[in-house]
Amino acid sequence: MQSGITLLGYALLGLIQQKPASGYDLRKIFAETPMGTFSDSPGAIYPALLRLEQRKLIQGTIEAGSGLRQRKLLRLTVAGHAELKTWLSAPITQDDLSHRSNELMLRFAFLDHMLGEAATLRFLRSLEAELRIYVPGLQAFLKSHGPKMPISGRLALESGVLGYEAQLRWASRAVSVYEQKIKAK
Amino acid sequence: MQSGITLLGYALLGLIQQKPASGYDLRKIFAETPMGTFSDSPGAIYPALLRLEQRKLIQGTIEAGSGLRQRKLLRLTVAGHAELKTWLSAPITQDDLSHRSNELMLRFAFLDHMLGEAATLRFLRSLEAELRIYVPGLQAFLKSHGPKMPISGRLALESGVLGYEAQLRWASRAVSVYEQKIKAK
DNA sequence: CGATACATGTAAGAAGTTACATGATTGT
DNA sequence: ACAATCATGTAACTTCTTACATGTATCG
Repeated sequence: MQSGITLLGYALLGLIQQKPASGYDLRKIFAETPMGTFSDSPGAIYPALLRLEQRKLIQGTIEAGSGLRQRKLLRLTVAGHAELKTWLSAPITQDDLSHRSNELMLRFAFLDHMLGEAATLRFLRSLEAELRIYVPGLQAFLKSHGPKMPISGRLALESGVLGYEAQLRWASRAVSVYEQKIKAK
Repeated sequence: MQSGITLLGYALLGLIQQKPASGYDLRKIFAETPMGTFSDSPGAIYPALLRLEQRKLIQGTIEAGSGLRQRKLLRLTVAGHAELKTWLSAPITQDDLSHRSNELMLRFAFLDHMLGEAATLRFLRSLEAELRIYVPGLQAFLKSHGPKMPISGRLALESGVLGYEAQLRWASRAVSVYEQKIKAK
Protein backbone atom coordinates (compact mmCIF):
# COMPACT_ATOMS: atom_id res chain seq x y z
CA MET A 1 0.00 0.00 0.00
CA GLN A 2 2.47 2.66 -1.09
CA SER A 3 -0.27 5.29 -1.20
CA GLY A 4 -0.54 5.07 2.57
CA ILE A 5 -4.23 4.24 2.39
CA THR A 6 -5.36 1.03 4.02
CA LEU A 7 -7.87 -1.38 2.60
CA LEU A 8 -10.42 -0.02 5.05
CA GLY A 9 -9.69 3.44 3.67
CA TYR A 10 -10.42 2.32 0.13
CA ALA A 11 -13.55 0.51 1.25
CA LEU A 12 -14.78 3.75 2.81
CA LEU A 13 -13.80 5.74 -0.25
CA GLY A 14 -15.66 3.34 -2.52
CA LEU A 15 -18.79 3.30 -0.43
CA ILE A 16 -18.87 7.07 -0.12
CA GLN A 17 -18.44 7.36 -3.86
CA GLN A 18 -21.45 5.13 -4.44
CA LYS A 19 -23.53 7.25 -2.12
CA PRO A 20 -22.57 10.05 0.28
CA ALA A 21 -22.76 8.68 3.80
CA SER A 22 -22.07 9.39 7.45
CA GLY A 23 -19.67 7.41 9.61
CA TYR A 24 -22.65 5.79 11.22
CA ASP A 25 -24.07 4.70 7.86
CA LEU A 26 -20.75 3.14 6.94
CA ARG A 27 -20.52 1.30 10.24
CA LYS A 28 -23.93 -0.19 9.64
CA ILE A 29 -22.93 -1.39 6.20
CA PHE A 30 -19.96 -3.26 7.65
CA ALA A 31 -22.05 -4.64 10.49
CA GLU A 32 -25.03 -5.78 8.47
CA THR A 33 -23.84 -6.94 5.07
CA PRO A 34 -21.89 -10.13 4.58
CA MET A 35 -19.52 -8.32 2.22
CA GLY A 36 -16.11 -7.37 3.39
CA THR A 37 -14.52 -8.39 6.62
CA PHE A 38 -14.14 -4.88 7.82
CA SER A 39 -14.40 -3.73 11.35
CA ASP A 40 -17.59 -2.00 12.32
CA SER A 41 -16.01 -0.49 15.41
CA PRO A 42 -16.04 3.29 15.73
CA GLY A 43 -12.45 3.13 16.89
CA ALA A 44 -11.44 1.94 13.44
CA ILE A 45 -13.85 3.86 11.23
CA TYR A 46 -13.79 7.36 12.64
CA PRO A 47 -9.99 7.62 12.72
CA ALA A 48 -9.85 6.19 9.19
CA LEU A 49 -12.35 8.79 8.01
CA LEU A 50 -10.34 11.50 9.74
CA ARG A 51 -7.22 10.41 7.87
CA LEU A 52 -9.07 10.52 4.57
CA GLU A 53 -10.35 13.98 5.42
CA GLN A 54 -6.87 15.18 6.37
CA ARG A 55 -5.59 13.98 3.01
CA LYS A 56 -8.47 15.89 1.43
CA LEU A 57 -9.87 12.81 -0.23
CA ILE A 58 -13.25 13.26 1.39
CA GLN A 59 -15.11 16.23 2.76
CA GLY A 60 -17.80 16.33 5.37
CA THR A 61 -20.70 18.70 5.58
CA ILE A 62 -22.83 18.80 8.67
CA GLU A 63 -26.37 18.08 7.80
CA ALA A 64 -28.72 20.59 9.37
CA GLY A 65 -31.25 17.83 9.51
CA SER A 66 -34.54 16.96 10.99
CA GLY A 67 -33.51 17.79 14.53
CA LEU A 68 -31.49 14.62 15.00
CA ARG A 69 -28.06 14.86 16.41
CA GLN A 70 -25.57 16.43 14.03
CA ARG A 71 -24.68 14.08 11.26
CA LYS A 72 -21.68 14.61 9.06
CA LEU A 73 -22.39 13.59 5.49
CA LEU A 74 -19.19 12.65 3.70
CA ARG A 75 -18.51 13.11 0.01
CA LEU A 76 -15.49 12.44 -2.20
CA THR A 77 -13.40 15.39 -3.28
CA VAL A 78 -11.91 15.58 -6.76
CA ALA A 79 -8.66 14.23 -5.32
CA GLY A 80 -10.60 11.42 -3.68
CA HIS A 81 -12.12 10.46 -6.99
CA ALA A 82 -8.69 10.42 -8.55
CA GLU A 83 -7.21 8.31 -5.77
CA LEU A 84 -10.01 5.77 -6.01
CA LYS A 85 -9.62 5.62 -9.77
CA THR A 86 -5.89 4.99 -9.50
CA TRP A 87 -6.46 2.18 -7.03
CA LEU A 88 -9.14 0.60 -9.19
CA SER A 89 -6.98 0.81 -12.29
CA ALA A 90 -3.88 -0.90 -10.92
CA PRO A 91 -2.87 -4.07 -12.77
CA ILE A 92 -3.61 -7.41 -11.14
CA THR A 93 -0.56 -9.34 -9.96
CA GLN A 94 0.02 -12.89 -8.77
CA ASP A 95 0.80 -11.42 -5.39
CA ASP A 96 -2.65 -9.81 -5.28
CA LEU A 97 -4.10 -13.24 -5.90
CA SER A 98 -2.18 -15.01 -3.18
CA HIS A 99 -2.20 -12.34 -0.51
CA ARG A 100 -4.93 -9.86 -1.28
CA SER A 101 -7.81 -11.60 -3.02
CA ASN A 102 -10.28 -9.77 -0.78
CA GLU A 103 -8.84 -6.49 -2.05
CA LEU A 104 -9.42 -7.64 -5.62
CA MET A 105 -13.05 -8.41 -4.92
CA LEU A 106 -13.49 -5.06 -3.22
CA ARG A 107 -12.06 -3.33 -6.27
CA PHE A 108 -14.36 -5.29 -8.52
CA ALA A 109 -17.39 -4.34 -6.46
CA PHE A 110 -16.68 -0.65 -7.01
CA LEU A 111 -15.38 -0.79 -10.56
CA ASP A 112 -18.60 -0.77 -12.55
CA HIS A 113 -20.09 2.24 -10.83
CA MET A 114 -16.84 4.18 -10.99
CA LEU A 115 -15.25 3.32 -14.33
CA GLY A 116 -17.99 1.65 -16.33
CA GLU A 117 -18.64 -1.68 -17.92
CA ALA A 118 -15.76 -1.74 -20.38
CA ALA A 119 -13.21 -1.21 -17.60
CA THR A 120 -14.93 -3.84 -15.46
CA LEU A 121 -14.76 -6.34 -18.29
CA ARG A 122 -11.05 -5.63 -18.74
CA PHE A 123 -10.53 -6.19 -15.02
CA LEU A 124 -12.40 -9.49 -15.09
CA ARG A 125 -10.49 -10.72 -18.13
CA SER A 126 -7.24 -9.85 -16.46
CA LEU A 127 -8.36 -11.59 -13.27
CA GLU A 128 -9.33 -14.67 -15.21
CA ALA A 129 -5.98 -14.67 -17.01
CA GLU A 130 -3.99 -14.38 -13.79
CA LEU A 131 -6.05 -17.13 -12.17
CA ARG A 132 -5.35 -19.38 -15.13
CA ILE A 133 -1.67 -19.00 -14.32
CA TYR A 134 -2.04 -19.13 -10.54
CA VAL A 135 -4.34 -22.14 -10.15
CA PRO A 136 -2.13 -24.64 -12.02
CA GLY A 137 0.79 -23.46 -9.89
CA LEU A 138 -1.16 -24.31 -6.76
CA GLN A 139 -2.23 -27.64 -8.21
CA ALA A 140 1.38 -28.44 -9.03
CA PHE A 141 2.47 -27.56 -5.51
CA LEU A 142 -0.22 -29.83 -4.15
CA LYS A 143 0.81 -32.64 -6.45
CA SER A 144 4.48 -32.41 -5.61
CA HIS A 145 4.28 -31.65 -1.89
CA GLY A 146 0.96 -33.35 -1.13
CA PRO A 147 2.20 -36.92 -0.84
CA LYS A 148 4.69 -36.04 1.87
CA MET A 149 2.25 -33.87 3.80
CA PRO A 150 0.03 -35.13 6.60
CA ILE A 151 -3.47 -35.84 5.38
CA SER A 152 -5.07 -32.90 7.17
CA GLY A 153 -2.46 -30.49 5.88
CA ARG A 154 -3.06 -31.76 2.37
CA LEU A 155 -6.80 -31.43 2.73
CA ALA A 156 -6.44 -27.91 4.10
CA LEU A 157 -4.36 -26.98 1.09
CA GLU A 158 -6.89 -28.62 -1.19
CA SER A 159 -9.57 -26.46 0.34
CA GLY A 160 -7.60 -23.41 -0.70
CA VAL A 161 -7.12 -24.75 -4.21
CA LEU A 162 -10.82 -25.50 -4.52
CA GLY A 163 -11.56 -21.95 -3.44
CA TYR A 164 -9.39 -20.55 -6.20
CA GLU A 165 -10.89 -22.94 -8.73
CA ALA A 166 -14.33 -21.68 -7.72
CA GLN A 167 -13.11 -18.13 -8.18
CA LEU A 168 -11.84 -18.96 -11.63
CA ARG A 169 -15.19 -20.44 -12.66
CA TRP A 170 -16.88 -17.37 -11.24
CA ALA A 171 -14.57 -15.03 -13.14
CA SER A 172 -15.28 -16.81 -16.42
CA ARG A 173 -18.98 -16.53 -15.83
CA ALA A 174 -18.69 -12.86 -14.82
CA VAL A 175 -16.78 -12.19 -18.02
CA SER A 176 -19.63 -13.55 -20.08
CA VAL A 177 -22.20 -11.62 -18.06
CA TYR A 178 -20.35 -8.41 -18.91
CA GLU A 179 -19.83 -9.41 -22.52
CA GLN A 180 -23.60 -9.90 -22.85
CA LYS A 181 -24.29 -6.62 -21.12
CA ILE A 182 -22.02 -4.70 -23.46
CA LYS A 183 -23.22 -6.48 -26.58
CA ALA A 184 -26.83 -5.82 -25.64
CA LYS A 185 -26.33 -2.12 -26.18
CA MET B 1 -8.91 -13.81 21.01
CA GLN B 2 -9.46 -13.64 24.73
CA SER B 3 -6.36 -15.75 25.36
CA GLY B 4 -4.24 -12.85 24.15
CA ILE B 5 -2.62 -15.00 21.48
CA THR B 6 -2.90 -13.85 17.90
CA LEU B 7 -3.56 -16.06 14.92
CA LEU B 8 0.10 -15.76 14.02
CA GLY B 9 0.92 -17.00 17.51
CA TYR B 10 -1.25 -20.08 17.06
CA ALA B 11 0.22 -20.71 13.63
CA LEU B 12 3.69 -20.67 15.16
CA LEU B 13 2.57 -22.88 18.04
CA GLY B 14 1.05 -25.40 15.64
CA LEU B 15 4.06 -25.52 13.37
CA ILE B 16 6.46 -25.91 16.28
CA GLN B 17 4.32 -28.72 17.63
CA GLN B 18 4.53 -30.56 14.33
CA LYS B 19 8.28 -30.23 14.34
CA PRO B 20 10.65 -28.20 16.53
CA ALA B 21 11.89 -25.28 14.47
CA SER B 22 13.87 -22.06 14.56
CA GLY B 23 12.48 -18.62 13.77
CA TYR B 24 14.21 -18.82 10.46
CA ASP B 25 12.61 -22.15 9.61
CA LEU B 26 9.20 -20.72 10.40
CA ARG B 27 9.82 -17.67 8.25
CA LYS B 28 10.68 -19.90 5.35
CA ILE B 29 7.49 -21.88 5.77
CA PHE B 30 5.42 -18.70 5.56
CA ALA B 31 7.43 -17.43 2.62
CA GLU B 32 7.48 -20.60 0.55
CA THR B 33 4.22 -22.43 1.08
CA PRO B 34 0.89 -21.21 -0.24
CA MET B 35 -0.78 -22.02 3.06
CA GLY B 36 -1.65 -19.26 5.41
CA THR B 37 -1.38 -15.62 4.65
CA PHE B 38 1.06 -14.93 7.41
CA SER B 39 3.82 -12.44 7.34
CA ASP B 40 7.27 -13.79 6.75
CA SER B 41 8.88 -10.63 8.06
CA PRO B 42 11.26 -10.95 10.99
CA GLY B 43 9.61 -7.92 12.54
CA ALA B 44 6.45 -9.96 13.00
CA ILE B 45 7.80 -13.41 13.74
CA TYR B 46 10.56 -12.79 16.26
CA PRO B 47 8.47 -10.57 18.53
CA ALA B 48 5.63 -13.11 18.32
CA LEU B 49 8.00 -15.91 19.30
CA LEU B 50 9.31 -13.79 22.16
CA ARG B 51 5.77 -13.30 23.45
CA LEU B 52 5.14 -17.04 23.32
CA GLU B 53 8.38 -17.65 25.16
CA GLN B 54 7.50 -15.07 27.81
CA ARG B 55 4.20 -16.83 28.38
CA LYS B 56 6.19 -20.06 28.69
CA LEU B 57 4.32 -21.72 25.84
CA ILE B 58 7.50 -22.44 23.96
CA GLN B 59 11.09 -22.89 24.99
CA GLY B 60 14.20 -22.36 22.95
CA THR B 61 17.43 -24.26 23.20
CA ILE B 62 20.48 -23.03 21.36
CA GLU B 63 21.71 -25.66 19.03
CA ALA B 64 25.42 -26.16 19.33
CA GLY B 65 25.35 -27.06 15.69
CA SER B 66 27.62 -27.68 12.79
CA GLY B 67 29.45 -24.40 13.20
CA LEU B 68 26.71 -22.30 11.72
CA ARG B 69 25.60 -19.24 13.50
CA GLN B 70 23.69 -19.94 16.68
CA ARG B 71 20.26 -21.25 15.98
CA LYS B 72 17.56 -21.37 18.56
CA LEU B 73 15.44 -24.50 18.21
CA LEU B 74 11.99 -23.94 19.63
CA ARG B 75 9.83 -26.58 21.26
CA LEU B 76 6.41 -26.49 22.92
CA THR B 77 6.26 -26.63 26.69
CA VAL B 78 3.56 -28.58 28.50
CA ALA B 79 1.61 -25.34 28.86
CA GLY B 80 2.06 -24.71 25.14
CA HIS B 81 0.59 -28.09 24.33
CA ALA B 82 -2.37 -27.35 26.58
CA GLU B 83 -2.94 -23.92 25.03
CA LEU B 84 -2.86 -25.33 21.52
CA LYS B 85 -5.24 -28.08 22.50
CA THR B 86 -7.71 -25.62 23.99
CA TRP B 87 -7.65 -23.54 20.85
CA LEU B 88 -8.13 -26.56 18.60
CA SER B 89 -11.02 -27.83 20.72
CA ALA B 90 -13.12 -24.66 20.72
CA PRO B 91 -16.57 -25.06 19.17
CA ILE B 92 -17.16 -23.64 15.70
CA THR B 93 -19.45 -20.63 15.55
CA GLN B 94 -21.21 -18.78 12.74
CA ASP B 95 -18.97 -15.85 13.54
CA ASP B 96 -15.90 -18.01 12.91
CA LEU B 97 -17.35 -18.81 9.52
CA SER B 98 -18.04 -15.23 8.51
CA HIS B 99 -15.01 -13.53 9.99
CA ARG B 100 -12.34 -16.12 10.66
CA SER B 101 -12.58 -18.90 8.09
CA ASN B 102 -8.80 -18.84 7.69
CA GLU B 103 -8.48 -19.53 11.40
CA LEU B 104 -10.76 -22.54 11.00
CA MET B 105 -8.62 -23.96 8.22
CA LEU B 106 -5.49 -23.39 10.26
CA ARG B 107 -7.04 -25.27 13.15
CA PHE B 108 -8.02 -28.10 10.86
CA ALA B 109 -4.51 -28.36 9.47
CA PHE B 110 -3.11 -28.95 12.96
CA LEU B 111 -5.92 -31.04 14.39
CA ASP B 112 -5.07 -34.50 13.12
CA HIS B 113 -1.48 -34.46 14.31
CA MET B 114 -2.41 -33.01 17.68
CA LEU B 115 -5.70 -34.62 18.63
CA GLY B 116 -6.10 -37.57 16.27
CA GLU B 117 -8.52 -38.68 13.64
CA ALA B 118 -11.64 -38.95 15.76
CA ALA B 119 -11.34 -35.33 16.93
CA THR B 120 -10.64 -34.21 13.37
CA LEU B 121 -13.76 -35.97 12.13
CA ARG B 122 -15.82 -34.30 14.85
CA PHE B 123 -14.42 -30.94 13.80
CA LEU B 124 -15.24 -31.56 10.14
CA ARG B 125 -18.76 -32.69 10.92
CA SER B 126 -19.31 -29.60 13.01
CA LEU B 127 -17.87 -27.43 10.25
CA GLU B 128 -20.15 -29.04 7.71
CA ALA B 129 -23.16 -28.56 9.98
CA GLU B 130 -22.41 -24.88 10.53
CA LEU B 131 -21.87 -24.33 6.82
CA ARG B 132 -25.23 -25.95 6.11
CA ILE B 133 -26.75 -23.22 8.23
CA TYR B 134 -24.54 -20.39 7.02
CA VAL B 135 -24.67 -20.93 3.26
CA PRO B 136 -28.48 -20.76 2.91
CA GLY B 137 -28.39 -17.55 4.94
CA LEU B 138 -25.98 -16.03 2.45
CA GLN B 139 -28.08 -17.28 -0.45
CA ALA B 140 -31.17 -15.74 1.10
CA PHE B 141 -29.37 -12.43 1.56
CA LEU B 142 -28.31 -12.54 -2.07
CA LYS B 143 -31.82 -13.34 -3.20
CA SER B 144 -33.45 -10.59 -1.19
CA HIS B 145 -30.84 -7.84 -1.59
CA GLY B 146 -29.39 -8.89 -4.95
CA PRO B 147 -32.04 -7.37 -7.19
CA LYS B 148 -31.57 -3.89 -5.76
CA MET B 149 -27.78 -4.09 -5.82
CA PRO B 150 -25.61 -2.94 -8.72
CA ILE B 151 -24.59 -5.84 -10.94
CA SER B 152 -20.95 -5.78 -9.88
CA GLY B 153 -21.83 -5.70 -6.20
CA ARG B 154 -24.13 -8.64 -6.72
CA LEU B 155 -21.49 -10.58 -8.59
CA ALA B 156 -18.91 -9.82 -5.89
CA LEU B 157 -21.27 -11.18 -3.30
CA GLU B 158 -21.95 -14.21 -5.47
CA SER B 159 -18.24 -14.88 -5.57
CA GLY B 160 -18.23 -15.04 -1.79
CA VAL B 161 -21.24 -17.35 -1.76
CA LEU B 162 -19.61 -19.64 -4.32
CA GLY B 163 -16.51 -19.76 -2.16
CA TYR B 164 -18.54 -20.93 0.83
CA GLU B 165 -20.41 -23.44 -1.31
CA ALA B 166 -17.07 -24.83 -2.44
CA GLN B 167 -16.00 -25.06 1.19
CA LEU B 168 -19.14 -26.96 2.05
CA ARG B 169 -18.55 -29.49 -0.73
CA TRP B 170 -14.96 -29.82 0.46
CA ALA B 171 -16.05 -30.37 4.06
CA SER B 172 -18.45 -33.12 3.02
CA ARG B 173 -15.74 -34.84 1.09
CA ALA B 174 -13.24 -34.43 3.92
CA VAL B 175 -15.77 -36.00 6.29
CA SER B 176 -15.96 -39.08 4.12
CA VAL B 177 -12.18 -39.25 3.78
CA TYR B 178 -11.92 -39.38 7.55
CA GLU B 179 -14.79 -41.80 7.91
CA GLN B 180 -13.00 -44.16 5.53
CA LYS B 181 -9.73 -43.71 7.38
CA ILE B 182 -11.27 -44.56 10.70
CA LYS B 183 -13.31 -47.47 9.38
CA ALA B 184 -10.23 -48.93 7.71
CA LYS B 185 -8.67 -49.64 11.07
C1' DC C 1 -39.42 6.32 32.34
C1' DG C 2 -36.38 3.09 30.44
C1' DA C 3 -34.60 0.79 26.48
C1' DT C 4 -33.10 1.17 22.00
C1' DA C 5 -31.43 3.38 17.89
C1' DC C 6 -29.02 7.41 16.23
C1' DA C 7 -24.45 9.64 16.07
C1' DT C 8 -19.56 10.85 16.87
C1' DG C 9 -15.68 10.48 18.97
C1' DT C 10 -11.17 9.43 22.32
C1' DA C 11 -7.56 6.74 25.02
C1' DA C 12 -4.59 2.96 26.01
C1' DG C 13 -2.49 -0.77 24.51
C1' DA C 14 -1.40 -4.62 21.27
C1' DA C 15 0.35 -5.98 17.01
C1' DG C 16 1.91 -5.56 12.37
C1' DT C 17 4.88 -3.07 8.57
C1' DT C 18 9.03 -1.40 6.78
C1' DA C 19 13.54 -0.68 7.19
C1' DC C 20 17.71 -1.22 9.38
C1' DA C 21 21.56 -3.72 11.94
C1' DT C 22 24.62 -7.46 12.63
C1' DG C 23 27.28 -11.26 11.76
C1' DA C 24 28.70 -16.23 10.19
C1' DT C 25 29.19 -19.54 6.48
C1' DT C 26 29.22 -21.36 1.79
C1' DG C 27 29.73 -21.30 -3.01
C1' DT C 28 31.89 -19.03 -7.25
C1' DA D 1 36.58 -10.94 -3.07
C1' DC D 2 31.69 -11.00 -3.42
C1' DA D 3 27.18 -12.62 -3.38
C1' DA D 4 23.90 -15.47 -1.42
C1' DT D 5 22.03 -17.94 2.31
C1' DC D 6 21.72 -18.74 7.13
C1' DA D 7 20.14 -16.52 11.40
C1' DT D 8 18.38 -13.28 14.88
C1' DG D 9 16.92 -9.28 16.17
C1' DT D 10 15.51 -3.84 16.98
C1' DA D 11 13.26 0.86 16.11
C1' DA D 12 9.89 3.91 14.40
C1' DC D 13 5.65 4.25 12.78
C1' DT D 14 0.89 3.03 11.62
C1' DT D 15 -3.18 0.85 12.53
C1' DC D 16 -6.56 -1.86 14.84
C1' DT D 17 -8.95 -3.55 19.17
C1' DT D 18 -11.38 -2.82 23.25
C1' DA D 19 -13.48 -0.02 26.15
C1' DC D 20 -15.14 4.19 27.47
C1' DA D 21 -17.52 8.88 26.98
C1' DT D 22 -21.23 11.73 25.55
C1' DG D 23 -25.50 13.15 24.11
C1' DT D 24 -30.23 13.18 21.31
C1' DA D 25 -34.58 11.19 19.73
C1' DT D 26 -38.05 7.75 19.50
C1' DC D 27 -40.97 4.02 20.97
C1' DG D 28 -43.62 1.37 24.20
